[in-house]
Amino acid sequence: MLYTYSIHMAQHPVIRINLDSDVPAQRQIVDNVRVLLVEGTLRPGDSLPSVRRLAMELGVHFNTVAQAYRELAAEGWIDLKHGRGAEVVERAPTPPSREQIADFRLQLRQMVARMRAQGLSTARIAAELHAIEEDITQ
Amino acid sequence: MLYTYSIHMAQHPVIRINLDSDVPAQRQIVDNVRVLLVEGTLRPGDSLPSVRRLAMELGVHFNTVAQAYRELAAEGWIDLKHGRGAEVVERAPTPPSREQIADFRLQLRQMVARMRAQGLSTARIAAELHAIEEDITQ
Amino acid sequence: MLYTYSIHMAQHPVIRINLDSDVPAQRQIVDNVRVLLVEGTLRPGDSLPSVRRLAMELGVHFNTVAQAYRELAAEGWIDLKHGRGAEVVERAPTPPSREQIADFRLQLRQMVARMRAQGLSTARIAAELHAIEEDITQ
Amino acid sequence: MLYTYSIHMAQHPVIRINLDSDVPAQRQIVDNVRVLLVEGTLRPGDSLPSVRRLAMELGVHFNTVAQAYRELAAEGWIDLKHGRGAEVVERAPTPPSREQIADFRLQLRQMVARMRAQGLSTARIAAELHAIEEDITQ
DNA sequence: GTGGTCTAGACCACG
DNA sequence: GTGGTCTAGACCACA
Repeated sequence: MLYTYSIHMAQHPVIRINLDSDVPAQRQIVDNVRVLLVEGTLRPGDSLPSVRRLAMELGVHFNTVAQAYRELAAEGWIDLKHGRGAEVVERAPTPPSREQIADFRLQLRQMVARMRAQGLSTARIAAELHAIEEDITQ
Repeated sequence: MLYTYSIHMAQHPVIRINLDSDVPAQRQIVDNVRVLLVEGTLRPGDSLPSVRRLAMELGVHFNTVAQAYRELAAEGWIDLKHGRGAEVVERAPTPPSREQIADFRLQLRQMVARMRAQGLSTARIAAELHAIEEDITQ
Repeated sequence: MLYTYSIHMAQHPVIRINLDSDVPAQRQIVDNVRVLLVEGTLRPGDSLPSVRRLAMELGVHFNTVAQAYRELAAEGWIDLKHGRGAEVVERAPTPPSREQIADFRLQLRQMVARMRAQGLSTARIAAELHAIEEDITQ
Repeated sequence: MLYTYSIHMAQHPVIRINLDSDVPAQRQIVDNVRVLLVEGTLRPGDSLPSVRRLAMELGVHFNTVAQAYRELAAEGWIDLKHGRGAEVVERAPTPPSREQIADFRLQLRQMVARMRAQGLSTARIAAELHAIEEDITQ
C-alpha cells in the first residue's frame, strides 16, 4: 500500500501525489494540474490554492510547488499574483506546428514500445488507446 | 529543416537520430532501437552494429552508444559480449502487473494533456491515437 | 608508506580509500561501504553522506562517488532520492542459489591459488581463513 | 544446462571452461591452470598443450590461450618455448610482503561481504572457509 | 577489432 | 543544498 496525499482544489476535484514514487513531486503536481486544466475541470477565473498552502497539504517543500506553478505559468495556463495566489487565465490557442504533430506521433510510438517492452499485449494497449480516444472526443 | 543522421542496421532498416534535438542522442538511440526490437525488425540472433561503428556513423562519442546499448542490455533485449559485439537475445516474456497498466493509462492521459496544451486539437490527437491503434493490431 | 583518506560516516565508523592503489576509487568505495552494510555498521534508515560531500572529503570527482552509490542502489542496499540524499533501505533477503555456493567455492579456491602463487605459505593462508571464520561466526 | 568444454592436460586432469559464463575465457584458463599448478597437479617438467591445440579443443581463438599462457609465464609458472609449447618450470619461492598479507585479508573480507550480500548465511560461508582451510593444510 | 571502466566537466532537475 | 544525465577522453581487457 502506497501513501498518497491529496487536496481539494477550491470547489473542484483533488490532486493526489505519491511521495514514494520515482516520479518527483514537482513533476506530479505539474502533470496532474495540467490534466485538470486541459480537461476543463479547472477553468479560466478559478483560483489555485496558494503555494504555501498546497505545499503544506501535500507535505512537500514550498519551493517544489512554486516551481510547479511557474512551469504552468510559463505554459500560459495560470497567472501568478504576488502574494495573492494563482489564477487560471484565458488561453489564446496556439497553432500547432507540423513538427509538433510529428513529435507527438514519435512519442506515442515510443511510449507504446516501452509498454510492449514491459510485457503489455498489443490488445491491451490498443484498448487503452481506444478508451482515451473516446474520452477526448466525447 | 533539421538534419538527421541515419545508419543501416546490417540487413535491416535504419536508425535515425537528430543531433539538433533537445532529446539527447543516447535517449534517441535507446528509444529507436527499442522500437525496432519490439516491432520485430530486429530479431533474436541478429547482431547490432558495434558500439564504435555506430558511434562513428551517427557522429557521437562511442560511450554514448555504449551506454545506450547497456540500457537495452539491462532491459534484457541484447547481450553484450566482451570483444564479441552485441546480439539480440531471446526474450523471457515478463508478466505485466496491474500497476503497469494503471501507469500506462496515466502516462497516456498526461501525454495527451501535454499535446492539448500545445494546441493540438482533440480531433487531431484522436486521429493519431487511432492510427497507432490500427498499426499495432494489424 | 601509502596515503589513505578517510571520512567519518555520520555517527558511524570510517571509509578509507587509497588513491595510490591500483584498485580504482569507485571500486574501493563500493566494497568498503558494502562491508559496513553487511556487517551492520550501517543500518536501515541511516543516511549516507551526500555524494558531493563524500567526494570532496575523499578527494575524488563527485561522479566517482555517485556511480559507487548507484551500484549499491542497484544491489538494493540504498535508496537514492533526488535532492534528498541517500539512505540505507530495509533489505529484502534474497535466497541463495546452488550455483552461488558453487561459485563461492570456486572463487575461494582461485583466490587461495593466487595468494599461494604470490608466495604466501599454506599455514599463513589457513590462519587468515580461520580468523575470518571466527570473525563472522562470533 | 550449461555447456562446458574440457581437455585433458597431458597425462593429468582436465581444464573446463564455460563459454557462456560472464567470466571471460582467458580469465578462466589462467585461473584454472593456476589452481592446478599451485595444488601440484601440474609439476615442474610437465608440458602444457600447445596454444593452438588447447585453443581448438576449448573452442576459443588461439590468441585467447596465448595471452593466458603469457600471463602464467609472467607469474613465473611456465616457460614458453617458441614453437615447442609450454613447460612448467621450477619456481623460486618469492617472499610474501607485509602488504600482500594485508591485501589478502582485505580481499577475503570483501569476498565474504559480497557473498553475504547475495544471501549466503554466515554459517554456510564459515563452512566453506573451513573446508578450504582443511584442504590446504592436509 | 571488440566491449568495459574510470574519471571528469557541463548542465539539468529537484527540494 | 541534493542527485541525475549526457558527453567525453584515457586506458584496460578480451578475442
